[in-house]
Amino acid sequence: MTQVKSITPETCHPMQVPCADCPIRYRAVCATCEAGDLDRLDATKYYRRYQAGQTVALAGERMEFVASVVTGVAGLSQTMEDGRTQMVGLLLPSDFLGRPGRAVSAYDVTALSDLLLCCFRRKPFEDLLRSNPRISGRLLDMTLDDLDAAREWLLLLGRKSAREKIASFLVILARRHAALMQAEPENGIEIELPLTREAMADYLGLTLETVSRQISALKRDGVIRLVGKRQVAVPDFNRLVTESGDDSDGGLPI
Amino acid sequence: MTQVKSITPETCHPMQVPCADCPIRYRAVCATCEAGDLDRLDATKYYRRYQAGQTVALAGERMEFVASVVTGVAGLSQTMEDGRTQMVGLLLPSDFLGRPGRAVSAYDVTALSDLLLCCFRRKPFEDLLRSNPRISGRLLDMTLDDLDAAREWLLLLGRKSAREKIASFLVILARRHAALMQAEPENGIEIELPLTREAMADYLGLTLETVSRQISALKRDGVIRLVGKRQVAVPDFNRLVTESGDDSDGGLPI
DNA sequence: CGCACTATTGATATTTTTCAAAGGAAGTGG
DNA sequence: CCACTTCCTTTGAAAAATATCAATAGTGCG
Repeated sequence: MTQVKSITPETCHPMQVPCADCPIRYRAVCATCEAGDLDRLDATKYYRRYQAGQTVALAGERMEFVASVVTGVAGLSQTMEDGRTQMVGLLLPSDFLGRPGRAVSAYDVTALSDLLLCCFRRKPFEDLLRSNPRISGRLLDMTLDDLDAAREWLLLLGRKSAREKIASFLVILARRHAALMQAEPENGIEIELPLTREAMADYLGLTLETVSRQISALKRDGVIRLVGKRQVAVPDFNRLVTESGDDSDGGLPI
Repeated sequence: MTQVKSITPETCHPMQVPCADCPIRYRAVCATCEAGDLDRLDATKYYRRYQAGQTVALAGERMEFVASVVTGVAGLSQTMEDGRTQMVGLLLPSDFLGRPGRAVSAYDVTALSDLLLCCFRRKPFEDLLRSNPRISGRLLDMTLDDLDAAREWLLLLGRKSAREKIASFLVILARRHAALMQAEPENGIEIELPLTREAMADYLGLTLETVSRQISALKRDGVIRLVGKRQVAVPDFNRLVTESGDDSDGGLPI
């Protein structure tokens, strides 16, 4: 804890990047915008940066903005009275944070890694949503995708074994990373784990010990190799998919 | 039901009910419509009826319509290659079925009880969505609600005990029923279970034996009484909420 | 009445959690 | 530079929860 940690996210505004040069331009809520729309967004957007571990919002508190994740990873989580927690959303670059029309956050939002958000104050964004069908349509589509992803997660939490859960998680990370790179997940791919074992456990509905044990088991069986604690090499991606228990074809064509 | 069983859903068009008299008028995707919108919907809608157990759609198959559930209960479920299944959505009256912009169903859709759908062919409905911000806005709001509900379910599947799962399920059914009646869940309420133990197990990520045992345990402990196999009386609703592990205040004000 | 389906209950097996200890890696201050 | 602290991770042993296998009991219907 030197000086950096005492800087609040509010005071930390990185330089504006023009939307046209944005790394998430073709995946985020602004993906279907045309030049005029982008000008309007450019005028109202601002950046916020969080360090790994920082709280972005607390359940029950007002959140004055909605945002796109530009870089880094954020987690949405719910906590029960006795302290059990479940992560209910993992926001990767291009994902949308916040609910238009409801300023009070339903979840705790945490920066799982260093995080850069492209923010919009609620009011202007909601006005824009009302007036611009390209943006509202895109947001509907993204929300429907989020719902499908949540439903896939229901299957994981309800029916998969601990080993399958770990494998599924790695597959998802690899697929998301590939999608952002506009590529296919390859053999020999290296997957970064932007989460501690504990955060993985919260996401997978397991304990951190079980996560650790199952990662060790996948390593023993040659499904993965560890490159440090936070990076995983996958020699045979199809093998990993098989271990995840999912259809090898990955479901619907998108 | 004598002759009815041989009639396929397609051939079975109940008489049209004017939207203005519809029991789900103020909760469904059409909730925010004005008179002119309703005329347009009235002109294109048609009803379909399914019997308990019938398949509405299969994962991977085209679905030519989207729909609102008018009466009855439908389930969305996913099945793994080895047969494990997880229900990922429970559609109660006023819920929306189908994804605009994607004709291929991602899930198996089953009528869990006798079911009445108010259907719209895809093309006209998608045109309407594009041209009518009241409908598209309402659909976005409903989808965000679905996403919140799915996330609450993630907590249930990931972190709750079998007993808490059963209690939570009963609470949800009671709340949904009360919402449709525009009332609060009361003490002494009777909750209809429109599902077999097996369907409940599929929804809760349990086996049917565990469901049966936990229902018996809740009965033994006086939390519920069984009225027949498919109806449950709740003498003390707060007690049930406590057993569900949720905050007693039920989260956000809506 | 008896069949088919659904639900309950019991005994055992399996999986995952819990409790406990210890091993690394990174940063801090002497 | 090194000892020290802290955080994260791994591993082991025992306990708990739930699944599985198996038998029995209601329920509704032809």
